[in-house]
Amino acid sequence: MNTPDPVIQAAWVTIVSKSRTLLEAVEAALKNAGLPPLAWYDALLEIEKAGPDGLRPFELKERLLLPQYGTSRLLDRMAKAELIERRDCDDDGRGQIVCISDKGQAVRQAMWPVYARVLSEKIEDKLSPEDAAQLVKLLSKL
Amino acid sequence: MNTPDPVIQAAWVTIVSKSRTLLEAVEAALKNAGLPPLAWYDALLEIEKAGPDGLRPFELKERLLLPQYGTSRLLDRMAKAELIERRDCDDDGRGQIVCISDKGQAVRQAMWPVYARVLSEKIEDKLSPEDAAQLVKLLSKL
DNA sequence: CTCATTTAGATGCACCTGCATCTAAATTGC
DNA sequence: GCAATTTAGATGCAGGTGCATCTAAATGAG
Repeated sequence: MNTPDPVIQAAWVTIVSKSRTLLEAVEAALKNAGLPPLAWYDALLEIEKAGPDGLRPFELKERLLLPQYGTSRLLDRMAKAELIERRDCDDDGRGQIVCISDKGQAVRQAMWPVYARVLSEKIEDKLSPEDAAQLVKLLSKL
Repeated sequence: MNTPDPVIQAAWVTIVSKSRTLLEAVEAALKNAGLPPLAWYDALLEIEKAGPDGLRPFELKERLLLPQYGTSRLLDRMAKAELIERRDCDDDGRGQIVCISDKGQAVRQAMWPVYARVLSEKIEDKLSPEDAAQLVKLLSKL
């Protein structure tokens, strides 16, 4: 098998290991603050952005690139924590509509400073805006 | 909370999403070929590099940055699959020595072409060596 | 030597994920 | 309109992960 060039392997290793440590830092900070995991933030943000009419689970699944069963269970957990509301969909008897609750908004807002602080410390303090732009440009080629 | 600059947020999102899709591609290719997950490759490689004298689980844990319990269970699974051998450590009655088996070497070697092909298609084909070097340089600042 | 502390590794429990499959409603083809 | 197919969403099961804790051996202080 033709082995990828060492610099390509280095790129791979670096991408994977940095993203892992960054993710762990965010998850740890959230847990430490008694807040839900990062996946909930992304979901709450999408649901909040959908506005008062909410959105369908399959739309959430597409936007977050989650598997269908993962979405179903994530919504279960968030509903149990009363961060979202699920109601039957009028247009489609199979479906439902998901909306964020007041508590859900509050929790998302509480998560942001914790989340942002990690991004600030681990990324903003280490990269100039030019570096960051360059990084996005390079990663976007993948 | 002072929100990180948008380009910093873009960098974060890009790092996380690209590493996720790359990892999923590697895992899917391995699974598709009937091979073990990526974590096993890393572990087998470290154990193989340790040579005939093997290494201690705590050393593996440090090299792979895994939690202690994760290492213990990963070794359980690999031992059950007969890819490694665990023997008691003479020097330390609490410890053990882990070595790769012939089958373990064969499996690791079978994994590499599958793994390498994904790296080749998803990274090498998309980035010049200069791009890759630049990417490593930027990510290394984090 | 003896007791307290540290270190290596295993494990019970709760929770999360992937896979396959199921139910029910919507859509399509005839 | 009706049977076949597709789509939305839920779920049983097997396995993986984090957390806390446990056992046993090594180390260290007196």
